[in-house]
Amino acid sequence: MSLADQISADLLERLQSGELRAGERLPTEHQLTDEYGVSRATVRSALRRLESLGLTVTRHGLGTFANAGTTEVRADLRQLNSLSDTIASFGLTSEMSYRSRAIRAATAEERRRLELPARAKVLATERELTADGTVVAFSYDAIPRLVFPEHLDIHTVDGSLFAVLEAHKARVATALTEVHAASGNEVGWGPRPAASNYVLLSQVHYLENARPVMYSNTFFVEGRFTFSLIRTR
Amino acid sequence: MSLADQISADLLERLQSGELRAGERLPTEHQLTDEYGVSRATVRSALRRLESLGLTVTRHGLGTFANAGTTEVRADLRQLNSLSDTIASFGLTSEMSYRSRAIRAATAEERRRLELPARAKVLATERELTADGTVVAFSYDAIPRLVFPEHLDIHTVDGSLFAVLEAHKARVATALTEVHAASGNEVGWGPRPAASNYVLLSQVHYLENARPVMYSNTFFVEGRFTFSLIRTR
DNA sequence: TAGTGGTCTAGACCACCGC
DNA sequence: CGGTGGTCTAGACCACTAG
Repeated sequence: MSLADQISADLLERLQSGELRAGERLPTEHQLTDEYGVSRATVRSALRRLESLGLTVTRHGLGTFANAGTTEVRADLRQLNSLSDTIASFGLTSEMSYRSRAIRAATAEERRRLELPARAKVLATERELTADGTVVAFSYDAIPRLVFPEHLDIHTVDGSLFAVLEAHKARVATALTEVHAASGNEVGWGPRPAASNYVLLSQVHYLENARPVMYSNTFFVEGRFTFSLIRTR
Repeated sequence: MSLADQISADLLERLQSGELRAGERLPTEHQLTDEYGVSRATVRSALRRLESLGLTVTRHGLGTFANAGTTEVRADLRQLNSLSDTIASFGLTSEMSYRSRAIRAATAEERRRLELPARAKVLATERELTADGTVVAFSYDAIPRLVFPEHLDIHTVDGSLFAVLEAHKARVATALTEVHAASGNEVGWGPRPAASNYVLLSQVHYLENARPVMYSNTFFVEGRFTFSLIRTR
């Protein structure tokens, strides 16, 4: 963990604990430089991270100010992380459980998104993410069968799919993501959350060489996550 | 325009002109340092910008590589546009109709988001966007009263609010956007679309000096729009 | 091992803001 | 005016990757 990461994590905690309240000015960059004993470049790197999360606003000549709503789980939409990392980065204890793992023929949609030929096969998984005992997301994922060696024990597929892919020398670099809204009981399985609205991220993940490697539909329970991003003209 | 901006713009041109093709490695940071006669920090700042646009991928120990297929994105969520422009970019001929315009006391939420004092007033509007005779979006917007001159005929407020703001020398530069999912009949008014799922973009718009100038909650009818973006690790 | 990017320092000067 | 963030420099050392 870099110095800048440690400092932004510490500031995040100070924001979430209420030590720094919404609208209040944070210490100046010079003060933070002294306080943490690092260079100003490092302080600025930490502050940039907070701002990209929408937790602070920095104004030239004035200072950096705490934004409201810093107690929710916020995820920078531009930043691509595994599901586990997204949740872990906010200090939540989460569990991921697989409902199914199967090797089957790719659907037409999967072939289109993953640029696969007819009759191609995929490893398809259904997963559920829980935090504090309640469901926070359902995810349906498909990975081309040929990413894996001939003999694959699908029961070794567990935990983060990003990690599984990396174990097979396939590192996810980018994703093309579509944002949708969904609701109803067709989403997920088992005991559903009372509020049945979902933010659906439909994503095609690519390797560094721009080859598609995973197609995911992840349904995030509305209210448990706040996806944010900064848009510019 | 900062040095880093000039360099990233120049590299962008080299990427788009085909001088640097998809998959190819860009010059090393050290080479770019010499080439442009700037420090490595400045070069890295320029490269970070390209990467955040999804145009390049930088790999530790290897180099920076041009990405492929980055021109196909339909509607980049990172790009902030007025509601009218957003809809126009989808090739829809749209109509915007105001359901209401009012000057009223700001709600607690509006005061918080817009950093307004108690008893501050806002210009509040409710708008409906239709295309081909069906509703495609509902929008609730609030602008601080003091953005406008003393005597404002609210009936002159029409069309794009971005344009209205610019007519009063307030140019929207950025927005902090939260992505949510919503559904049900509390959203909107009049004849609702049959499918009642919405992608809610909850946005605080800022001027170039980082002052908040408009708080919007826009409900996009699911299925009529596809918001997409490129995410990178 | 050589070369790459990742991080960090300790300054410097500029641009913006409120008083 | 004094204080703030915005930008930039010229180094340094570390971590990663390929051969």
